Amino acid sequence: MKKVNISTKTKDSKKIKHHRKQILEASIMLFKEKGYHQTTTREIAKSANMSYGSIYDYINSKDDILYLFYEALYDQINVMIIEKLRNNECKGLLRVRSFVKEYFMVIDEISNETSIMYSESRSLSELHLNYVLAKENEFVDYVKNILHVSIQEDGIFISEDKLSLLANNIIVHGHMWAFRGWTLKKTFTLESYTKVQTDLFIDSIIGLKNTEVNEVETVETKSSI
Amino acid sequence: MKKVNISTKTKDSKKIKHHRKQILEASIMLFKEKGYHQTTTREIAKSANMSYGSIYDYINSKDDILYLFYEALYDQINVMIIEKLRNNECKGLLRVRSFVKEYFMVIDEISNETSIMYSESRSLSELHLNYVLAKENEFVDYVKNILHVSIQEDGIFISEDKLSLLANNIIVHGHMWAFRGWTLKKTFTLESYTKVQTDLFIDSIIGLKNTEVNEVETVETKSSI
Amino acid sequence: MKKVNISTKTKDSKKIKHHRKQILEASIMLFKEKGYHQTTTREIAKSANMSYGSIYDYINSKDDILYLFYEALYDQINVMIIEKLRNNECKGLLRVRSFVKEYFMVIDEISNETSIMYSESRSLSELHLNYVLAKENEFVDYVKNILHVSIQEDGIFISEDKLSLLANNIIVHGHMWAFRGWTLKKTFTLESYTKVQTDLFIDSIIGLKNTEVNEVETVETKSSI
Amino acid sequence: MKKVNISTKTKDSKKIKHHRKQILEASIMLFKEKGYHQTTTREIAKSANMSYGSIYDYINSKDDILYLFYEALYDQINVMIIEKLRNNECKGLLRVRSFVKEYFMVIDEISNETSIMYSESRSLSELHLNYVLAKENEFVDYVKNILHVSIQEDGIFISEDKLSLLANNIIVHGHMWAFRGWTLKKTFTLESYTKVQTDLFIDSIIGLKNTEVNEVETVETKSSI
DNA sequence: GATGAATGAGCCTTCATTCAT
DNA sequence: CATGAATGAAGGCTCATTCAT
Repeated sequence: MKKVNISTKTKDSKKIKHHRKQILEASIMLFKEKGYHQTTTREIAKSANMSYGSIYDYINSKDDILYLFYEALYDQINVMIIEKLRNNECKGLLRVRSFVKEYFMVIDEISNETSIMYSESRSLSELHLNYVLAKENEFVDYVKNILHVSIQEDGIFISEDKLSLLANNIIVHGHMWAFRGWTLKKTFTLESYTKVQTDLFIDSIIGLKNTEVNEVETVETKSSI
Repeated sequence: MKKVNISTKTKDSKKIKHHRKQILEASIMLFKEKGYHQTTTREIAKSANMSYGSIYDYINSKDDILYLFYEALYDQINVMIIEKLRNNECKGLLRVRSFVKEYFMVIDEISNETSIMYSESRSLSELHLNYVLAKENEFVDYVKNILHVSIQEDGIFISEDKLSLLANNIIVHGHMWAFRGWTLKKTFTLESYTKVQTDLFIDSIIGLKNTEVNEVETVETKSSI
Repeated sequence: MKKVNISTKTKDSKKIKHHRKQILEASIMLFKEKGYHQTTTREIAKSANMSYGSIYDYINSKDDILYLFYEALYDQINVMIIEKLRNNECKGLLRVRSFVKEYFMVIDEISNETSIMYSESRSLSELHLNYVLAKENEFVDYVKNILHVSIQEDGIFISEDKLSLLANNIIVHGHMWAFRGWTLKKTFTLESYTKVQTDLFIDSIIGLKNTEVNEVETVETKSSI
Repeated sequence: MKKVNISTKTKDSKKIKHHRKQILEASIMLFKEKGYHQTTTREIAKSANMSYGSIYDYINSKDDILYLFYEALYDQINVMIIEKLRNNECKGLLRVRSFVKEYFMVIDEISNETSIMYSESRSLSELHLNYVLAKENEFVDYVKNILHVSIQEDGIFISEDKLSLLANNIIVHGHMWAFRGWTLKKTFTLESYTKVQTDLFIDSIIGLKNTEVNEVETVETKSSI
C-alpha cells in the first residue's frame, strides 16, 4: 500500500524532511509521556524548536502527526530488521531464532513507540488507519515468509493456518515486551524473555513436526490430549 | 486490591447500579467507535438515555466512567470464567485446554471491551491505573495457578519463569483475538483460532516435558536448535 | 417601605416562619463562610435540615433567600436596639454615648451578617435592593433623630447637613467594626474601639458647639460626658 | 508585599499591558453593573473588544481579573495621591485638610472601583486576598504617618490608638463617599461632603488637644484651619 | 518562509429549579 | 406536604487552526 501523501505549503523537500523529523521526535517523547490527545500542538512545536504556526507548513492537521508517527514506525522496523538480518547466514530453525532475537531487540529499542502504537491507533482517521493495517499485513507476510522458508529447510511442513498464527504470535510477543513490560520486566530481562519465549516457540514447532509431518507414526503422550 | 470508591450524589443504590450500567453500556459502544477522548459526556448521556446533567449524579467526572469501565471489565471476566469452569472436572492438560477455551470465549464476548482496554489504559489516572494493574496481576496469578496445578497432574514440572510466561502468553493470546481480530478473523473462526492456538501451546508444554523433566535422557532433535 | 412579599406554595404561616428561620440560619453561616454565590441551594437545604425540593415551598428563588437575609438583618437591628434602649434614661450627649455603645454592641453580635450585607448587596434584585435602601434610610433617620434630640438637650444646635453626616458616620463606624475587624481587632477590643470612637465623635460635636453656636465661648469640661 | 505574578502565554509586554488594560476597563464597567460573579468571561471579552479565547492569553483565570483589578486600584490610588501631594507645602492640620481633600477627590474619581472593592473582596483567593490586605495596611500606615507628622507640627500629641483610628476613619470616610454615595449625594456634593467631614475631623483632633495635651488651656480659634 | 497573536467551536462540569412519586 | 432524582441552560477554560506581519 502506498503511503498517504500529506500535502504541504512548503515545497523544499529537504526542509520538509528535516522539520518533520523534528516534529516526530518531539511527538514520540510527548505521546509516550502523555498520550496523543493530552499533547497539544503548541507543546509539540515548542519541543521541536519550531514556532506554533510553522508546524502547519509541514503538516495539515494534528492528525497528520499521528500518521507520520505510524509511518515512521513501520519504516524504522523494516530498516532495522533488514539491516540486522543482512549478514545472517543461519538456516532452518536457527534462522527463526535469529530473527526473533533481532526483532525483539528492535522492539526493545522502540518500545515507547510500540506502546503508543497500541494506545493511539483508534485516533487515526480511517484513511490513515487503512494504511497502517496494510503495513501490518505486509509485516505479517514478511514474517510468515521467513518462517515458511526456515521451517521447510528443517524439513517441517505446517499448514497455512498454523503458519499464519505463528507469525502473528511472534509479532505480538514482540509487542508484548513493550506493552506488558511493566510486569514482564519484573521477571525477565530482554535476553531471558527472548530465550524463554523462543524456546517455547521452537518447542511448539517441533511438536508440530511430530504431529503433522509424520501422522502414521505412533504419536506419544499427545494423542490423549 | 480494593476497588476505588466513586462517590455519588444519589443514595439509592439500586438506581446507581441501574444508571451506571446504562452509562457503561453507552460508553462501551461509543468508546469502541471513537475512543474515550473523542467521546463527549453529552454523547454518553444521550446514548444512555439520560439527561445531560444526570450522569453527574452517578459519577464525579468523565474519568470515573473509564475507571468504571475497567472495573466492570475485570468483574465480568472473573464472573464469566468462574461460572464456566465451575462444573469442569477435567484434569491435567485437558483442564488447561478447557480453561483456554472458556477464556477465549469470554474474550470473544467482550472483544470490544478488550480492545478499548488496550487503547485507553493511558487515559486512566494514576490511582485508577494502579487498581487496573493490580487486577491484571491477580489474573496472571490465577492463570499461573491453573497452569501449575494442571501441569503437575500430568507429571510435568516447569520453572517459575516459564510458568509465568505461559500464563502471560495465554492472556495475551486471548486479547489478541480482540485487538487483532481485524486480521485473524480473515483466517480463523473463534473455534479454529482456539484450536490452533491451544495445540501450539500444548505442544510447547510437552516440549518442556521432554527437555526439563528428563534432562538426563538423550534429548532428540532439539539440542541442535 | 413595606416588605416585599414572597409568595409561597405553603399556606401554613407558622410553618413558613419556622422553615424560613431554618433556611436563614443555615444561610448566614454559609454566606459568611463562602459568600452568597459560592453557596448552593443544596448546601443551604442540607444545612437547614430540609430536603432539596422543600426549600422551594418556602421561597421562590435563591434570590429570595438573600432578600430574607437583609430583611431579617434590619428587623434584628431594630429589635435589638429598641430593646436595649428601652430603659435608658440618659439625656443629652450621654444618650448619644449610650446609643453608640448599644449600637456597636449589636453590630458586634451580628458582625458576620454585617459583613455579608456589604459583600452581597449587589446581588440583590432591583426590587429587593430598593427595599433594603429604604430600610437603611429609615435607620439613618432614626439615628438622626436621636442625635438631634440629644444634642438639643445639651443646648447644641447643628445644621441639618452636619446632623445627617454625623448619623451616617455613626452607622458606618459600626459597620467598620465588622468589615475592618481583621485589622481593627489587632489594636482594639470592642470596648476600647467604642470608647475611642465615641470620644472622637463627642469631641467633634463639642467642637461644633464652639464654632457654630457660640464662637467666643470657652469650652467646658468634656470629661463629664 | 510583592505583587503576585500572573503568567501569560504571550510574551510581548507591551501587548500584555495594553490588553490587560482593556480587560480591566471592561471588567470595572461590568463588575460595577452586575458584580463579579454575574459577569461572564464572555461578556468581559466582548466588552474588551477581544475574541473570546484571547483573554486567556493575558490572564490565567477569571480570578486573575479580580486580582488585577485590586492591584490596579491600589496602584492608582498611590500614584494619584502622590502626584497630587507632590507640591503641597502645607504644614500642620492644614496638611491634613489638604490630604483628605485630595484623597476624597481620588476616591470620587474611582468610586466605581471602590464600591467593587467592597463587594468583591470575598471572591479573592487567599493568596490574592493577602496581597490586598497587605496593601491596605500599607495605606493605613501611610495615612497614619501623615497624620502623625502634621499633628505634631501643630503641637498636638495623641496616643497610638487614636492615631490608628483616625487614619482608619479617614480612609473609611473616603470609601463611604463611594459606597454610600446613593444617599450621601442627596445631601452633599463632593466639596460639601469633604468640607463637613473634614471640619468634624479637625474638631475631634482639636478636642484631643484639649483633653489630652492640656486640659486647662482655652481653645484657640479653629476658624483659621 | 517564519512567527505567534487571534479566533471561536467545543469540552467538562455545575447548579437552580422542577416534578413525579 | 415532603422528597430527591432529573433537567438543561450556562459558565470557565482549552486548543487546533488561521493569518497578519
